[in-house]
Amino acid sequence: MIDKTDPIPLYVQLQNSLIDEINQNMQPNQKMISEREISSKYEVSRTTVRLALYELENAGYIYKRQGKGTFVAALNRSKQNLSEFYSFTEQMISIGKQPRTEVLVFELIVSNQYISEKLGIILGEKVFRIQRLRLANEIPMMLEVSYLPCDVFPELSEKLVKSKPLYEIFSKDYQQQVKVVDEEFSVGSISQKEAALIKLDTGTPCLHLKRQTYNEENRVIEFTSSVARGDKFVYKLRHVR
Amino acid sequence: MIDKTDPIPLYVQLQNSLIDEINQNMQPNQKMISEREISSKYEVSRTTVRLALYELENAGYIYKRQGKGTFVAALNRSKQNLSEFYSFTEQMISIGKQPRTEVLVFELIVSNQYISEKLGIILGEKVFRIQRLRLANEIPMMLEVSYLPCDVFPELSEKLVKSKPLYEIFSKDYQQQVKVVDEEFSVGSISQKEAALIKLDTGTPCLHLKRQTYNEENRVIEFTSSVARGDKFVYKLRHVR
DNA sequence: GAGTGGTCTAGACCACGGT
DNA sequence: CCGTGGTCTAGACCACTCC
Repeated sequence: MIDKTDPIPLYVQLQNSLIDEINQNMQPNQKMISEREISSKYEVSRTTVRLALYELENAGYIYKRQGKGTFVAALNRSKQNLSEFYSFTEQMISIGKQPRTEVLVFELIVSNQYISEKLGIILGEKVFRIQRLRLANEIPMMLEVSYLPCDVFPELSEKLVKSKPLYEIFSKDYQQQVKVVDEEFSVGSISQKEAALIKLDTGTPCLHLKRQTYNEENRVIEFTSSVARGDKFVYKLRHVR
Repeated sequence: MIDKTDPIPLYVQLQNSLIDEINQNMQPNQKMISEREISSKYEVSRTTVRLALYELENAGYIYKRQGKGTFVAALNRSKQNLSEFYSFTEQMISIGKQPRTEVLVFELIVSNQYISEKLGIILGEKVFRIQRLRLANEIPMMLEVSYLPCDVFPELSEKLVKSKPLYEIFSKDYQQQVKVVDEEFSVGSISQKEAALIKLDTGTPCLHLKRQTYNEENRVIEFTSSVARGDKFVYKLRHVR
């Protein structure tokens, strides 16, 4: 059940056990066994139990009531797998559409006033500019232009960008953990240049989205401006406190 | 500095001390004193120090690096006060506009198929229906219709709804803590009925927003559908992991 | 090797909810 | 009153970073 020689921390093993238990044998709002019972059942200290529960509570699996006990939360499990941050790829899959991304432009440019402000860098510093077209079932849905500070992503290549989602590159290739995302939604019309790429008429109402992504040191590691077609695109997101 | 006879938990007192220290004397990315030093300086156990730091880390004040130390995060302090969830009132104030809310309709109705699905209740259960017009500097910006399950909010009155923001009523009058919010953005055009209320022409592009708010037991306690004028409205939000 | 954060223990007392 | 979660202690060993 719990292996004390395993290099995986006990509280993580315990979390996994408890999540399995909840998913397989428990109902929403059902009372769980007490911290002291978990402690003796798994032969770990109550401190370790509490550490495990603390994170399960944050993740929305359980809630606690002082003097009463710990209870299974009732989150819709099918939605629970959706990440808290937005992912075009994940969302399209979740509504049964086949997502595809075309990298239209990958270039190294010198930042202008606007970009340097958005990225919090000095005017003139080099940035990667990546323009991508995102399609669902081969229908163009969204046009994105992303700017990434060059010094945070040395050796970034077009090949890498084409190989996997940006968020995966952040975490796996550059150890950049996303801590904060600021987003801005507005309604706008589409420019002529954009209209051609996304195959719509100029002036069609569309959804504008701007996003700044911060790492743990709170540097902006990405600024993206997107235009999505207003007639077919719904942006869904979930906040968890 | 820390008062062990104070009923406020030590780790909370410690958090407050550390936040003051950070705000007054420290710079972003500056290294803080080690956990063991905090422990001896404030005469509390290292476990207590770690509990205090754990929450400061979640709140975005600090970040840690194993083997290196704990560092002050660099979040833009002016933005840090913005709540993670959206508030029309707060956002309007933050951009220097005077917000006002008019409650147009307050009624108790029987839920239809759509509303009962959105609220996760049985068809026909009673719900409050609240229609509000939101203005900034007396210009109509957004029209909101909210549905609240009657049994979660007994004795809810029009007077109370007019007196303060809904989120405040949830937490202060009904002890409903918001745990999860699902939102959906899309572009749409405005209906004739809505157009009259928000003083726009029928068919003007606008931003549609639907929101479900969940409490700690993961019951839906609010479903709101909003229409915001597309030409003047920007929806900003921040996610914190 | 010294210092840091990460994990873990065994045990204590308190505050709250229900019997 | 008892059982629950909430707070707190003193101390141990590990893993990582840097000199």
